[in-house]
Amino acid sequence: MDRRITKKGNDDASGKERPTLKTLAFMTGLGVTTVSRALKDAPEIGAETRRRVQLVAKQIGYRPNRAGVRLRTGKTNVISLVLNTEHELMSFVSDIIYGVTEVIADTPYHLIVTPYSRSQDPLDPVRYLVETGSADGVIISRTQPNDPRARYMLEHGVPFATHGRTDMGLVHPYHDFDNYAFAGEAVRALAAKGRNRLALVTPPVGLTYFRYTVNGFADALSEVGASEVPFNTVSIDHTIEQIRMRTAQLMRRDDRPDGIISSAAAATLAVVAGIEDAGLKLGRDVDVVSKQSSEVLHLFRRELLVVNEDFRLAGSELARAVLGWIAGKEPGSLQSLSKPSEVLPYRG
Amino acid sequence: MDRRITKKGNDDASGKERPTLKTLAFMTGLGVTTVSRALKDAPEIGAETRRRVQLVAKQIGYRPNRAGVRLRTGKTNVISLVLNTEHELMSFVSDIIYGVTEVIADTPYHLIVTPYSRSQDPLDPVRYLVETGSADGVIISRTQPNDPRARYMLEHGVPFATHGRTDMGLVHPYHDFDNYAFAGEAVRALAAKGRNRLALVTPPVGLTYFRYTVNGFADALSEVGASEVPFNTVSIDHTIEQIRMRTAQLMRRDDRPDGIISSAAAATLAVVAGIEDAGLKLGRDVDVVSKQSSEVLHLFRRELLVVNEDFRLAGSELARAVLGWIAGKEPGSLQSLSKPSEVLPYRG
DNA sequence: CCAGTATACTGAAACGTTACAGATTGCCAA
DNA sequence: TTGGCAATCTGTAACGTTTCAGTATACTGG
Repeated sequence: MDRRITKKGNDDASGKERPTLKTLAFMTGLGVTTVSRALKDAPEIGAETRRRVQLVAKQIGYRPNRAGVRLRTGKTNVISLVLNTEHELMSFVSDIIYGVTEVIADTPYHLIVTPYSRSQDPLDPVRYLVETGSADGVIISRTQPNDPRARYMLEHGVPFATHGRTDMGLVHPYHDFDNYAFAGEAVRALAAKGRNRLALVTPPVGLTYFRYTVNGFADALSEVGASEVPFNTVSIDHTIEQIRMRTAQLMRRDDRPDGIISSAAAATLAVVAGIEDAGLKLGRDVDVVSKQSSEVLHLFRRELLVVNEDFRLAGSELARAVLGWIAGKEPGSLQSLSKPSEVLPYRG
Repeated sequence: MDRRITKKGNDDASGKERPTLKTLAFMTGLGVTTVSRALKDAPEIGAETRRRVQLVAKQIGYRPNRAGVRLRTGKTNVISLVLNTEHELMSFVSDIIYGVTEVIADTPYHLIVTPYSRSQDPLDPVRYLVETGSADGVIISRTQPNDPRARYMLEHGVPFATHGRTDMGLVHPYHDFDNYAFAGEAVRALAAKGRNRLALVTPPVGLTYFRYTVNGFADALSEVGASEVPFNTVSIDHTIEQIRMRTAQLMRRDDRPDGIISSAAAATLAVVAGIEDAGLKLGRDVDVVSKQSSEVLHLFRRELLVVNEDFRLAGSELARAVLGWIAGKEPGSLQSLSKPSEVLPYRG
């Protein structure tokens, strides 16, 4: 039994099977090969024939069968976005998907989402994609300095782009937000408000941008002559409750910070709750600078200072990078770094 | 250009080529047909042969080539999630994707995300999917009472599930949140706090759950003897700024509401900002009940009353529904409605 | 011992596409 | 005239899978 979804109620006049090259060949009186080549502007096809074929193809709405192409050429016309189901930020998932689809929209590419969970080796989904040849290009996030996934794909010649940089001496496309600059700007903004005992809610330990953030923080601290109040018990990967509780603990200590920098909006909500749990007031007892990817934090507490990170842009850049690599561009030329916005106070 | 690693027949088992049925046939000394049938437990294959083939297949990690299957059978092993790039909630996108992938994880299905934008007819992406046979099943959101997409897929015999119900007298799988109950509970909770002039921030006009919400609101109003303060100038589709501004306008009027019900967390942030812009205080001058899909609102303002809607569950249910339909179950048996949680106050 | 039949397996064809190796034509130089 | 060559076009095979229509063997009942 053939399970294909063809129209059952074929009342729509003119028997409308999906047109194939054969259909086109029959209609134009040409051979299948000629039609195939005409559609892709091959030089050995006469100019008039080419135009004629393309016209007819457009008229009847010919669309190449993906399975046929894929079987024959190995080209899948698929980009896969690999996501961690526990730890990715909601805003990240949503925005990056839209960023990618925006770029992909007028190409033949489809976006497939390949998830993996905490329990799994992050290399698993990548290995699956490569082994089964399921995608022409891959986008990964939560990039590590020494990232086995990047190494693996490089070894197997699969085009990919990483959200975040690596540090393995290997060159590949990436898009990254300049978290070194972010942390630095944040420190300077707090220093400008007279804050000089600063704590940092870090990105997940182990990811590359953890390092950039920490380094930017440290360098700017000594630049402005402020000191760090260590806060290593949490990162933005922790739950809201954990961050809240530990922030409260921190803020009840005598040597509490008077400035906090947070690497993600969700964590910031918890941080502020923790500050208030400890009976302190934002803007008076402590200032907080936070990254955010959508304009929510100023609605939350207008005393917050924010820096915007555009995940939609990240998605677009990553998509462009993978497509570029697939198209044969130099991987080294497909790297981009986006600068943080100013540190923004509330503007009524 | 042939992108494959080699093009020689792979009957020499030494190579690192991806194993195919031919490889398996060579290794077992059987015919390709027999191997194919053995792998799918066809009855006309001897028990021992079957076991042997399956063992070898497992050993060498055979995985059917998706393009081959798809070309031959038309089965894509793809579920497509159709999303609006402007109006979907961030939490919705993220959670529903994870819900779907959770269910799909141990099936051969892949999830592809098919976007469409404001400017496009929502039917476009669906038509594309159906015409090109790109998916075995489709999930759509932002469902309307009379939904052309549902009608179209029904006509074309394509399995799908909708997030939200329709009202066309046609039966199809869906998952919905009981917004009638939500609005009712919200009204009763506000009434219990002595609020009796209530406003509603509605879902987008035109979507089915707009009606359920409005009806639940209206019925409960007359049940508790409260009155409605019309607030038709915004819906949760409006921007944060618009909602904030119009809420402020509303709250500056003499006949302002003393209770507001909001259909989405993001809108609620704006509503609260608007309330405060008007110089009023949450919990004293006005109470707000809001739906949310993650625990953020109580961090935002502890005076808020919340009702939780689980989008991850929605994703799972929708995926289960489509897969069920594909597997031949009755569409009518694949409908589910999830009841709202209690109206929850802040619990320290 | 034979036809009949159940059991276990098999080759060939087809899905739609592209690459390869021709095939046909017309034209020009020798 | 002949051979060569450029310009166009074409048939066949192959990608990996499933289905159709078998084949070969062994076993059954009469």
